[in-house]
Amino acid sequence: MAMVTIKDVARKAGVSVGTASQALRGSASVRDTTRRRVLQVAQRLRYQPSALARGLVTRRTHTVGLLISDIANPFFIRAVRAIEDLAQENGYTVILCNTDEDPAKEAQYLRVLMEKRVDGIVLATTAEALSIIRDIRRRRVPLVLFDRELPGVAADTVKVDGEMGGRLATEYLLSLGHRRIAIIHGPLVRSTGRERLRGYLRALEAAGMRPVQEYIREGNFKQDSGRDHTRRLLDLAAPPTALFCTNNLMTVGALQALHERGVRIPGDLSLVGYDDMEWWTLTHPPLTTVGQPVYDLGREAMRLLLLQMGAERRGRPQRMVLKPELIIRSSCAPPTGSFPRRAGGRGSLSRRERARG
Amino acid sequence: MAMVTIKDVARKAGVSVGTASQALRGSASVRDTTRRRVLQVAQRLRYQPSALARGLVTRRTHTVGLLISDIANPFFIRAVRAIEDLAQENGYTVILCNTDEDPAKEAQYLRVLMEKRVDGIVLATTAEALSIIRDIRRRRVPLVLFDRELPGVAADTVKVDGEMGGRLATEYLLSLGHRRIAIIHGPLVRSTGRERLRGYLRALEAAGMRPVQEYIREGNFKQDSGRDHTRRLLDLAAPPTALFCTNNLMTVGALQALHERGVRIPGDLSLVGYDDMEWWTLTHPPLTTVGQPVYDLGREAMRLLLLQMGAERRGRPQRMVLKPELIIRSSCAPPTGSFPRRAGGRGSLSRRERARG
DNA sequence: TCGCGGAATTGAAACGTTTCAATTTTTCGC
DNA sequence: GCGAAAAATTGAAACGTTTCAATTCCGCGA
Repeated sequence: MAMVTIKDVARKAGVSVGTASQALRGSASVRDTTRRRVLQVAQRLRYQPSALARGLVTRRTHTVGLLISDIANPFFIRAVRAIEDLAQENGYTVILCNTDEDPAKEAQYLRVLMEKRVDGIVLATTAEALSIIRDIRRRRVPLVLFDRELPGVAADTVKVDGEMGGRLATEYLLSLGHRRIAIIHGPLVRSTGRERLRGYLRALEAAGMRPVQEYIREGNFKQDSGRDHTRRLLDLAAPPTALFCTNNLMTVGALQALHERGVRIPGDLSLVGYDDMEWWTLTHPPLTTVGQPVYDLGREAMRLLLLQMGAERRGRPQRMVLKPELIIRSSCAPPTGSFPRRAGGRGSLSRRERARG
Repeated sequence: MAMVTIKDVARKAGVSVGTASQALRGSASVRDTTRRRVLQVAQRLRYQPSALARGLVTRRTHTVGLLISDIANPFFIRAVRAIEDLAQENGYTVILCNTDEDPAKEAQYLRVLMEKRVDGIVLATTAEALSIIRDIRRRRVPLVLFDRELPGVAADTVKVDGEMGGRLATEYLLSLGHRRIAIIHGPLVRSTGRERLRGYLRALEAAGMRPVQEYIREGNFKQDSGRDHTRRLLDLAAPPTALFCTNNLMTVGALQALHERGVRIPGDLSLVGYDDMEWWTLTHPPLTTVGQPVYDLGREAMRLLLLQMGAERRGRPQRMVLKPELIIRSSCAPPTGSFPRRAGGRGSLSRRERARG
């Protein structure tokens, strides 16, 4: 109940508080017999040092803050896992914060983390809580921007090349012969939203095609928007023959809408998703996606943070851009030209079905 | 850089430290004009109170620890999300710890959390770190056992009825006419592993059947074991006509093995999984599973913890058991009696395929 | 036995708050 | 304008560590 303090340990061991402290933390300037005595007493009393008191004087808490938009998004999970792994290996503990893409929550959490005097922060920012972030920089609290860039703020950044991801997917669809390619992209305020769209546009341009306004839809990176936009795309007079969804949740939404309308993949429509998840080999059909090295993303972010936290003086901010890759499974095929009238027939079967037929 | 402290604020506001403190925390016994002055100075100096110093004197950190085996397991995620949500609503912050089912890691983390003086702990225990858990109880640190029971430790517990889950799945398969029903269950050291198996056995018993040893396999709740055991089950001279996998990861593994062997679901073999995930409507075929109220599970755990943290004296430990439900999709059908020789034909098509035919 | 030098130990300041008894200031009724 | 009561403010202790200058201890050579 009443916590046992180092004072109790010192008294019972017949030694001053100073010595007890040294003994407990293994300083060389304490006699061996003394150290043993102290350690033994500490153990007997089940002494648990107070990290609060220690942090107060050492100015280190061995705690880092991690702010992401939503831990329930499978994309972030592996990154969180990587960050936690690396933190643990280095004696750090992680405070987890879901911002839900809400700038107010983000600012609020950042404030709390500052008050708790965390040693560093990994942040997937909404890009709309600038003032407090500037404050963090001013106070020289180690900070790594994760997954998303923040123009105007000089800080270590780890991200995946979104433009390349957009290009990869679009070029692939073009190479299959598609000309009516729709995209559901993310919010333009996020660098991820902007970049993937840019990649799509660049690829079209390189192919000498001009973008069609009604094939370009801004989603919000959540499942519903994937479903809604897909429905609307299908309702078009000239629906697309291929669809590119730029994050995992919107891809799930799109799949739902396609299933619900009985659209055959890739027979009627080719689909490229984003973010690889192992269960996407189990969907019907197995999905072709742009895969991001998520675990590495988290790992690198934490590595950079550890570097910052360890360094006396800070160097110039690093910027690290990882490469996505196209993972080809069976959700894409050349356009048949017969959609939206149902053509049926062999051409509309996925690889798996064909193997069985 | 040099942190601005309450002393600085007090000085600049021309007031004592005591008054500054009261003003900042909105005590009623400080004059309005004074309060405003202090607040204004604090804002101008960007004063950030130290949660460390405060925690030291108030003996409250507004931080809770959350220990689970693996955040990358989709089962836990929604629960984590619920816990974080509720924590945030109540002004608490969450420290996340992955134990990887490793008792040593669990003990280590619990020790760190105690040192950080967290106000409470939510724990999905490996059930093998007893001594430190006893210690936590002795120190009266609020604790809620989550998902798994711990015999011999009196603490609030929130879990799902595993036996009922086991029964539900097995009875359903029996009702379809299956007699050769295999189960891949979890480690018997975990209450979850034990209970689901018990449900399976009870259901068989109630149907007047005796368990067949080679249909009962102990997995480790990870994907690989699901795959390996499924392969071995398929290699049996008399393979089962139905398979019950008792967690999500092992179910994914089983699906992989079944796909790889070209086994048709539910034509050749009926499959019941565990834990509902929305993307299981997108698998081929959509999966019948035992769904657990995961979000509620987390929510209730955190609710109980908040109660404990708020209460002056503790009552007797609560035990809360939530109910699972069987979610019927299209991965089960009556046995055809023709497996392992491939029969093919209409009977082997899933609902979706049939709708298209 | 003395004195010396290094090793070990001590004691107190510092970290940044809150809390509360004691003190000072203000208000109010007369 | 006085005195008492109420309101506001002050100042210091307390929280539990680490750190470091100052002090004490110890063994050893002379």
